[in-house]
Amino acid sequence: MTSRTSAATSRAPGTGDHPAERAPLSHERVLRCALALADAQGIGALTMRSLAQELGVKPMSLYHHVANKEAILDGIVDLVFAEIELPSPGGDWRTEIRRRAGSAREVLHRHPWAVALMESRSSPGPASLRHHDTMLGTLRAAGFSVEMTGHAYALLDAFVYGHAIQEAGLPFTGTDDAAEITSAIAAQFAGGDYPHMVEFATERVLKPGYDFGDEFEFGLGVVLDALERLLPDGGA
Amino acid sequence: MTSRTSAATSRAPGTGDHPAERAPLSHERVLRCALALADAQGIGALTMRSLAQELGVKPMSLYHHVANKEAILDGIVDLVFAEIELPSPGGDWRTEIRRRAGSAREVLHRHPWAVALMESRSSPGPASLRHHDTMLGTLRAAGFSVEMTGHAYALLDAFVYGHAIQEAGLPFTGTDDAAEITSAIAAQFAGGDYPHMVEFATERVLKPGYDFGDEFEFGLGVVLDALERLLPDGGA
DNA sequence: ACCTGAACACCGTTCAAGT
DNA sequence: ACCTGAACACCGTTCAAGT
Repeated sequence: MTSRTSAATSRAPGTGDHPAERAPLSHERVLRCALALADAQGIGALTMRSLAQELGVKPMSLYHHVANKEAILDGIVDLVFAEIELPSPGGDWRTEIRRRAGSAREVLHRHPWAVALMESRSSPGPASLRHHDTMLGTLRAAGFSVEMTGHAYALLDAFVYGHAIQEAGLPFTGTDDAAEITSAIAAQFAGGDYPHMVEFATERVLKPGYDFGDEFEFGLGVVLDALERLLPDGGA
Repeated sequence: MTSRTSAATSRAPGTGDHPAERAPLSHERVLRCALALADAQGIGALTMRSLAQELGVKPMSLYHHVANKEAILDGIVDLVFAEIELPSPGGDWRTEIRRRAGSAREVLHRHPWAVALMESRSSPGPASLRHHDTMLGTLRAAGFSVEMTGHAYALLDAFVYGHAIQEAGLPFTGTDDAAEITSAIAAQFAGGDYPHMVEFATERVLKPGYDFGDEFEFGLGVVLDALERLLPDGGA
């Protein structure tokens, strides 16, 4: 798509700082850089000024390629949607829906700021629309009625988004520092007002092998089983 | 609790603008006003300066009652948690968990900015801790093992939060303007790239009686049925 | 066509001063 | 103890100017 990128880089004089790249701006380059910045520094660090600096340009130049910051936020949310694997309406619906759910979880884990942002976006981009249409198509092809497709999709994505928001809110990532943080919390509340939290911390979270991520597989299984029962031949 | 409020109001000289109240500041008064401002104008309109003005005070005065803006955000999230009805560990677990889930949904609907904020908060307040402890206690009292309690709570709240984030993202509230917006969208995409979205819009959303809120009862029923099967006597 | 300097109306927060 | 004026280092965005 952006075939001029590498050629244009050569005329950057190497201005010292880390914006080594100096390709000409474009809508896509602005959005790609905004996405990378949000991932690296957090969504709060994504400002028109920091983005411009990262691109080796002055803030006002951005406005020639995007309408405003809102458009940038809409754009990177759509880039996130584009990373989620689409289900294939031809395949086994359970396999396809499971694969897509797992992919959505991975993507939202890579971009933890995205799930909170989705709530406030009201103009979905092309990747979001394609995604929703393919999901609806896959469920319809699986044999769900229009009404049941609505139930199924709402339940599935409530679970996927809800799990993502819980994971994003955890004070730790991975199993290592989980133990450290959890035992600190448990010690703080020991013998106090929150006996069930202490029990859960010591007898579950601190036991070897605990991983909140496992709740995803568990919950997804529950949801898929329930969906299967909604099919016309669900009992069989 | 705040017995001085009405007495202190009388010595306000009525400074003309709508900050008619002029009670002395307090931690609670600052947080209550912040919550009201976020509800009325959106979380983006909640600034130290707008909050101060609403309280009839200068921005810097706020720092005598809260550490900084982060502490305000932590505080109002905890106020939101405090509004959610607690389950009673003594009652029928299904009734109690259902009532609490419905209350959570109502509360998050009243404060649609809250669900996105929860993700980024890492220091839970007393109401949040009380809430989590009571939920864990209710599930344990119902007969769930420690491990199953973790599964059950994770699934339940993934669904509750996920549904809330979907509702908050809808471009309409209520059934009235839903029809208008949906038919505009459907017309825009008619005969285009998104046939399943058009089908769902015309044959489901535009039919009389459609209400996305109904998906909550549907999904909650699915989740509660699944939890019942996790109990030791779940098959019976 | 694309970029930019200067400016505007905002932010959160600190610090030294007032009562 | 509680409040505040002035200031600092930031925001997003507009506008008129440069090439």
